[in-house]
Amino acid sequence: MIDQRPMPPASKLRPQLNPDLVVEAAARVLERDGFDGLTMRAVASELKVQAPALYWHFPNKDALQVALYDHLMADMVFDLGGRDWREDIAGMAQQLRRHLLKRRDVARLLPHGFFVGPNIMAQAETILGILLGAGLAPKDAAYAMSTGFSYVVTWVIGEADLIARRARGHDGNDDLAKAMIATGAYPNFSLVLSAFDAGGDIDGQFAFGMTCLIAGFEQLIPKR
Amino acid sequence: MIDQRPMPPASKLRPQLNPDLVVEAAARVLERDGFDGLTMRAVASELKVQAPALYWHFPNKDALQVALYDHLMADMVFDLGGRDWREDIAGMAQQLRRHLLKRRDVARLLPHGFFVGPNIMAQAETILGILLGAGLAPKDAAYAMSTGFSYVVTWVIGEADLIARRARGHDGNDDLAKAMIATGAYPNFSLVLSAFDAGGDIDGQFAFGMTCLIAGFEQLIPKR
DNA sequence: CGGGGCATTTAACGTTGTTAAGCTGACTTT
DNA sequence: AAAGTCAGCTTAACAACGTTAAATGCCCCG
Repeated sequence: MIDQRPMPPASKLRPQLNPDLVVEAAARVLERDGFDGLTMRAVASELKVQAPALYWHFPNKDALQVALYDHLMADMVFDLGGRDWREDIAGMAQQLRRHLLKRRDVARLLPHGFFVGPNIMAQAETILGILLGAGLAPKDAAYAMSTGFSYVVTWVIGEADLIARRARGHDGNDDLAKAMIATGAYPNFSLVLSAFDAGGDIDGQFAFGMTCLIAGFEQLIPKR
Repeated sequence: MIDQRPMPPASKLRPQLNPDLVVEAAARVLERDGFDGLTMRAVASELKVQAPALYWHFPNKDALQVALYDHLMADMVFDLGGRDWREDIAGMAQQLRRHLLKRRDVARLLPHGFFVGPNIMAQAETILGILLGAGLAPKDAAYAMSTGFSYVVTWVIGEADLIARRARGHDGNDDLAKAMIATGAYPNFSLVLSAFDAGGDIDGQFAFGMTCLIAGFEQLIPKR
């Protein structure tokens, strides 16, 4: 939508590249090869094109990643009940988590803070609407949103890493942890760890954190 | 302490390298050149040594980064009041934030989830002790700790990025954001943004999120 | 039919993490 | 004391990365 390049003069037959095609190819590469496989050369090869061709459409790889993230948020539409704002926020967080987990390594596209894209802005707009509607002051709503957003993203990175780690068996990190615990110097840690031998409830853990946050948000609503 | 390499047989005069020296050199490089400047060659050069020499002491760069992160946590001792567990947790979060911000780019050393090192374990042990003492069940304490930890780390990455962005003036991201808001399609967003023109309180925002989390933790304590 | 310029290719540069192989000098052994 | 071992480093090199410069093809307009 926002493309200030001089409009290609209605070229007709040549199967040209354009930013959207590049982004879609990048999405396929990310899904197939993961974040570490997302190289300019791989994306170019997906389009049967040489790598430097991409630099005609994007100034650098960072810009492509930003566009890619925004693209991957395109089909993420929040499905809200609208009865209670707490349920809505919790539901959105859950949907965002699911969405980020469904597609491979999406969360790793977000290295630094917040950036701007049409789909991201639309999501932010929805979330802010709910929080403002709940009675939060504008500033608090902004804090709440970025806090919640960070929580979900960080969570998903960790969860995806956990899944990947389990998929390929041992890690070496586990062994080191066990060795250190065996020294007996960390009683609290080993107590906590043994509580997980019954099996951890990862959905519950995520929901837990989100519930914590929402409880905190609620306290900010001025008493009427 | 945990070094299972065959003990160098009390070598006397040659000024040898060892993992600790490497880690300390890496710390200096990180402080001077930032995360992006932290290359194996830079660390080696800091030690007046060639890059492959490092591979005698660390299997790869990831391992060095893990050790470096743990090293940078060495002088981080929590200073607690001990009167109220909520204050203690909030204080620790604040101290961790300050510590991560003081040294350059430390938070960016943490790409994926959690890993293990002696200093990190000691910190975890302290935190878990407080949470368990507050009455949380072991599992909840673990959830609470990892949630809080993720919050602080993510926060610091964002805050450091913000500081760096301000330091070098405009970003381009800001302009795009303003352009999108000018379309009028995002009323909530622009309302929220204008609330910040009076100046944002970044310390307050951090404390806000932490207060939210702690309020959530509190609800998990079984009523006695 | 010929020039302009968009879009892409070819070629290359500088860096990065990492590996392989060779050198050196201190220690152990005979 | 001579020979040998081996830890610990150097030199050389590889493959892959992001990115840039220059050359090339191709379509459109005059």
